[in-house]
Amino acid sequence: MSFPCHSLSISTTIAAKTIPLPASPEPDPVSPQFAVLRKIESCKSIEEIKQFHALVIKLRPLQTQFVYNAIIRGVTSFRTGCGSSLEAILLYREMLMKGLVPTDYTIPFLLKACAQEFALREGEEIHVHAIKTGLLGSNVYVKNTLMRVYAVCGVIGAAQKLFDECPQRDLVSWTTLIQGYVKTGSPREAVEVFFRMCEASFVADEMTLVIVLSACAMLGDLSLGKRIYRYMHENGVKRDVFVGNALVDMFLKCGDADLARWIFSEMPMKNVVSWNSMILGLAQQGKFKEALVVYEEMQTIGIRPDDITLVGVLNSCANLGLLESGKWVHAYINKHKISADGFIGNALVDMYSKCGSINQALRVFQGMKHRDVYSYTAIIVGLAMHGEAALALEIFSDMSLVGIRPDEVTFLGLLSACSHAGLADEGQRHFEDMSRVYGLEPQTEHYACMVDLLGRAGLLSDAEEFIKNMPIEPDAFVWGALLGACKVHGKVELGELAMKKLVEIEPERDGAYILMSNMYSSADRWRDALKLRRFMKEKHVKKTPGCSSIELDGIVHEFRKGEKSHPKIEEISRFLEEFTSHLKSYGQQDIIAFA
DNA sequence: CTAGGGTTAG
Repeated sequence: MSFPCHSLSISTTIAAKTIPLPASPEPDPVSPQFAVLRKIESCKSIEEIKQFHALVIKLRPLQTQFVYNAIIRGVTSFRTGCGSSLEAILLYREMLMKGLVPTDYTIPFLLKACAQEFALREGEEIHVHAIKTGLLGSNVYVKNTLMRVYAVCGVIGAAQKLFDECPQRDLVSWTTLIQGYVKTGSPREAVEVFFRMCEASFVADEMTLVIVLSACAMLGDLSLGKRIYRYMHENGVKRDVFVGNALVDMFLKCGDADLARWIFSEMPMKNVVSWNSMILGLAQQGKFKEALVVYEEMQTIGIRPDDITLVGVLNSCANLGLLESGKWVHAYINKHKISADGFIGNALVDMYSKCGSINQALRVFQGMKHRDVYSYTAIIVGLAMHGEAALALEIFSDMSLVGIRPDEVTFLGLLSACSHAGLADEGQRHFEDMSRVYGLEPQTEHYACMVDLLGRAGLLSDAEEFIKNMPIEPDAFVWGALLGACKVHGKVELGELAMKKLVEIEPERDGAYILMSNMYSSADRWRDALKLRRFMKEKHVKKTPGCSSIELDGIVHEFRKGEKSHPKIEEISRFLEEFTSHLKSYGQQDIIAFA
């Protein structure tokens, strides 16, 4: 969005000198001005407002502060989208040109529009006017709306300063500051401000609590969340639908799905956000099946899902591999003329690629009009999963052509694409570019991916050296990648080192032991393999059975390691054996590429 | 006639 007019031209209007506010007479209830005021207030569209504006320009007696306030209010309340700050400011400028002075009502209207559109520069200019007219010091509405502009624009220091200098703070001032910290990604500070508010003997209302609860959700701090929940009971805060939704969201994000579900079920009023909070929250907790059950319930009751609901449903389908259900959602989207773009488009791309339909994923991606970093990342990760490294790399280079900056996750996809395709040099180059060109700090996942890449290419000593030179502490993923590479290339000694490190980090997991004992077996070191298995038994290392699932004609088939409950398990096992021996005949390298 | 509220992906 761009503003053709950025400046209020302060110097040419009123800012050059401090303006004493003239006492303006209240409009006479029988004057034409009064009648026009009522009419402007009853306008139902921006077009009607504009007609009155035209009238005001023509008729001098209508050019008063009150009339301009009403017009500005109308413009800012009808134009919820873009452009309201510009339009409001143009009206404000016109008002100043006519020699009129803003009132304590004018400034909040203007600032609200600025806050809605994150128009920081315009807000700053109005800030100057608020000082010059003396309104900032005398009116708490002016101060609170100004604080809000700074808060939503991320200038939390300015908001805090205004707050500190404010002699007559009210609950809205506190709430605005708390929200400022939440919006700038500092939930910890937000909660601290809330407790200071309590010390200052203010009692939170529903609006404050919704924000505080969202801070708890961001922190994922369950005991804090429960503490706030108790505070609500102690202070008799009403539980309206907003508070209920915030509670559901908070408890889910803090990992207490049961409490969230209970609150959800007890809510006397629910709206689509309530359902979305449940569905998305459950999905976020990895409870995808539960999320879909809630969605089914929502459908049964007849609540119409919105695009956010569908994102949650698609995400659940993606993670359960439910291609048929995912396709159903896609059909629903088409049927209801929901655009397969933005959030929805990205979720569709992810669903199709996670469900194995990379061609469909590509089709959705190519059909999107607005692609962002999430869209590109989703398709690159998908292509990487499907071994389509060349296309992943091509789409990555498209990204910079259209000016979208990759982020950490994009690189994860890119590096894994290189890794799976055995493109060691190309992967290393991208890894270096990550910090050098894009200023992104590689995380342990990226290092793990590089170890995997080097390991698959057989460059095990390079991988070992790479780990030694890591600027951050290698974690289980890094050692796991090394161990996996050792397994593939039969490097028993290095594998033992990786296993030792893995066991140090997560002694309760069995994966490292299993991999290592398989390695011993492959190297005909049966005694070592046995020793390891015995050790596991002694230490009571819990075994997590591997599980995979696939959907076929709408039925989910689950396979757990060591379990033979599937009706066609023998047929499937026989096929897999044949398939594996077939693969082996292609030679070692091909098997590695497949692994 | 003016200010503060929840859910959004890889």
